[in-house]
Amino acid sequence: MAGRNLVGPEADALDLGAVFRALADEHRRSVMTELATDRSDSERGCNSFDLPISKQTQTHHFRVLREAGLIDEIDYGNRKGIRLRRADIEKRFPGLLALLGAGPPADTAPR
Amino acid sequence: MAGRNLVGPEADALDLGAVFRALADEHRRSVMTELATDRSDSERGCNSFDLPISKQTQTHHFRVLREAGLIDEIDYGNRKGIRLRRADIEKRFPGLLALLGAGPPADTAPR
DNA sequence: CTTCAGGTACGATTCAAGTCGTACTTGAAG
DNA sequence: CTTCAAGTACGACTTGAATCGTACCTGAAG
Repeated sequence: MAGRNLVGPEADALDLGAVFRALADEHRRSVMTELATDRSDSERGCNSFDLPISKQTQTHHFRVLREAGLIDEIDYGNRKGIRLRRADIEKRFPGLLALLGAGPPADTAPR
Repeated sequence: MAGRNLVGPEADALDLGAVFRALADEHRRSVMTELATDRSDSERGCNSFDLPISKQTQTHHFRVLREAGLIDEIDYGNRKGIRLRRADIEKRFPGLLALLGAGPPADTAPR
């Protein structure tokens, strides 16, 4: 009932390489962009992201994000909560989350 | 002698995914960290980075950085110049270059 | 001209990562 | 209890990326 928090690295131990590798994937980046844009930082269900991939693959992606130190995963047994580690990320890599809002390249670019 | 500038994407067309993929590699990130730390932004020879990999692989990495829009490559035929696209990067992804200076995790224990 | 070092092109190899199928676990609701 | 949905574990497959060997190109210096 309580929910056990699956462990990730400490705030000071966040590795820039692992973070960039985590954000290099399109699906993981879309999750992080959603989390970074929502300033309430409330806990979310991990099926609230509408990812076009199987649940096994979603499990994989959320684990990568957790092991990179970007999110917390709260295990309730038959469901799971996701929460952005905003404070830790901002402390170690200030401005990183703001980059996720930079969005896609300017469409129909006037060349 | 003039040196032909190999083309990369326009400043507004920089893609965050391509940038993160480029920075996910340790060797490419070390090059970018060196470039970002040197505020003179002078043109550098591409063998001035002391990378522990073959020259064919170096060619590959510099191309990835150029195609991601992070550097310019100036082709002199039998040598090549590298220059950081600081202004374009700062315009599209402000604060990104500063993150490269965040360095490794705090203590001396990588992972 | 020839030589030589820096760089590229192409292919082959190796390895990591994304993906999913099958089977199992967990907790809640009947 | 049984059923069911959510999630995980494990393995297999596939794709892409990093690496290097061989061969070729380029420009400068003899």
